[in-house]
Parts: sequence; C-alpha cells; structure tokens
Amino acid sequence: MTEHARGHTHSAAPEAALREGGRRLTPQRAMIWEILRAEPDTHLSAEEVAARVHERMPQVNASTVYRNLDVLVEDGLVLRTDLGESRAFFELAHEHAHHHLVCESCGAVDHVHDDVFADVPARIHDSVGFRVGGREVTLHGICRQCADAARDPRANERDS
Amino acid sequence: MTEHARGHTHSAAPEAALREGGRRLTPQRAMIWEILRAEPDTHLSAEEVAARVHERMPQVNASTVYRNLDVLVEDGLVLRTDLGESRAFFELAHEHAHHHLVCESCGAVDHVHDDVFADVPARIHDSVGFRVGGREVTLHGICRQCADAARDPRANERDS
DNA sequence: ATTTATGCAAACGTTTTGCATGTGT
DNA sequence: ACACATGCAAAACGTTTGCATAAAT
Repeated sequence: MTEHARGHTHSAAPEAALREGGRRLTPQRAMIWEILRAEPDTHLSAEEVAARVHERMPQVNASTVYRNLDVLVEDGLVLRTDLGESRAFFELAHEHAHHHLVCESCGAVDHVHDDVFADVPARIHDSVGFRVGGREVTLHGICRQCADAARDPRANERDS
Repeated sequence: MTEHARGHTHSAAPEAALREGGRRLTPQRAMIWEILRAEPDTHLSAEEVAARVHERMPQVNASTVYRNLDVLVEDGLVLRTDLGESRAFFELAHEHAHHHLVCESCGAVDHVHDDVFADVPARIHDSVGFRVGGREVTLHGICRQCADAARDPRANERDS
C-alpha cells in the first residue's frame, strides 16, 4: 500500500502543467504541492492543508490555499475526493484509480485496489448506461478494527 | 418504482419506532416524513426538505427540520446519503440497498440495483477486512445522457 | 504594461446552538 | 411535574469573494 513512496513522475514539481494554462508556480503553490506529496496516505481536507501551510508559512492566507487547491485540481495535478459528510479531501493525482473505504465508526480511510471492482463498472454500464468515473470511488462501512472491537468488546482498549 | 406507494411496513407513520426512544410524532415530524414519502425518487437536501415543509407549515423553523431529520436518521427511519460535494440527501429508509450513481456532469442521480455489486463486498472484506456498509453506496461518473451528448455533439439540444 | 497571484477583511450559505416557551405524557 | 419538542435569534462552521497590493512576465 506504499508502492508509490519514492519520487517518480508525479512528484516532480508541476511547473509544466501549470505554465500551460498561463499559471505560475508560486512559493505558496509549491508548498501546497509539497505538503500533499509528503503525506501520500493521508487525506487532507482543505482546512488541514491550510493548517499545514500555516505552520511553515504563517503569513499565507487561508483563501490563498483554497484558491490554489482549486487551481491544482483544475489543472489535474491534485485530486479532490469527497468522502461524504461534507468531508472533501485532497491528494496528488495518481495514474491509476485507488478507492477509498471510509469507516462510519472511526472515520479512518482505507484503500482498496481497483481489482476488487472487477467488472462492476461494466455491469453498471450494461444495466443503466452509467459510466462509473475514471477515478475514485468511495465506499462507506466498518473497518476491520471497529468490526473487531464491536465483536470483542475487550479489544476496545486500543480505541477511544 | 412506486411499488411501496400505499401504506405498508415503512409507509405507515413511524410512531412505534419513535416512541421506543421516548420520542413523539409531532406534526412537524409527520410532515417531514410525509414529504420524504411523497417523493421516493427525489433526493432532497436538508434545505429542500425545509423548503417543502415551509410551503405547508410556514411557521415551522428550519432548525426544527434539521433537528428532526437528525432524529429520524438516528432512529433508522430515514437514511442520510452523502452524494459528494457536500450534498447530503435524505430519503425514507428502505429494506434493501439501492445504490446511487451521481453524474459528475449534470448532477443527476441514477439508481442501480444491489446486484451489480455481486461479490464486491466479499472481495473487499477478504482483501482489507473492511465491511462495506449495509446500506448505500454512491458512485460518481457520467450518466448515459451526458455520455451520449459528449459522443454526439448534436444531441446537445436536450442538454444545457 | 499586462496578467496572474496574494493578503486582508468582509460576506456567504448552511447548519448548529442556547434559551425561553410550548406541548404531550 | 416532567421530559421532550419547538421557535427564535445568534453563533458557528468552512468556504468564497471584492478589492487593493505585489510579483512575475
């Protein structure tokens, strides 16, 4: 689940992609990019990104972060994912889909490989003509930890 | 798609379920329930429910609607579904899962029968131990209409 | 010179809260 | 009488916007 840990294609600063749209790679933008790159497995909300930015560049305004996240998403460099409950998260755009499993109990976000969906998109397309998004899917449910905790109350010690 | 139009299990006013928790079926609650029951295929946001309520009972405050939607969800009578983009919708709780397909292009919400998922939940559980929610799943993508419109620009006439 | 980006502050829209009043049990 | 529910107004929340300034082209 950490196969893409070390820098490759997408980790290079995204100057090119930005400049295509007449955009500039400002220090603030670079910082946001860097923050997302540094935590590939965390799903950061806009607010959390803003907080991270603020730690390192206190003078940067939250609105700048919001604006830049929008820009990066618009240019396809960053992916905005809705995890439900009005929680939108941001992460670097990947080549291939990885899907999100949001635990309804503890809020944790697991990942699944695209494989598990097998031919579901095809079946959906066949039955209703809907083309499931090229990107990410979010499922809700109960993660292993919470399921275990519910099954064996004693295991609660590691939870809240 | 209107099989459950006339009163049976779920369409009956939910007095019993409410009273179990020491709750009361107030006129406001009944109205909300009625509104959701009247539009089984629409996915109403809290705000839209509030608006519908206001049409019929103008003196009812929005906060009452918000509070009551919470209560109904809490008691399992109403289902809150997150359709992404901070759009949460409400509908009467059903027996069996039906899933939502949100068109990223036009925002329309399609439904798919649970069948299309076949053994996906099992596969997910096997691979990461995550138990996909007993209820509803939301997928994002492009609906048939929008896909057709994109493929054959001439068909745009029925769209925006 | 022109465009793009920033900081600031103020506005926004939705949802939540505190509190006094009302209603049902 | 008591617990539960309501209306109202105010606050809260995360996000967005207008505008003057600053930086890059």
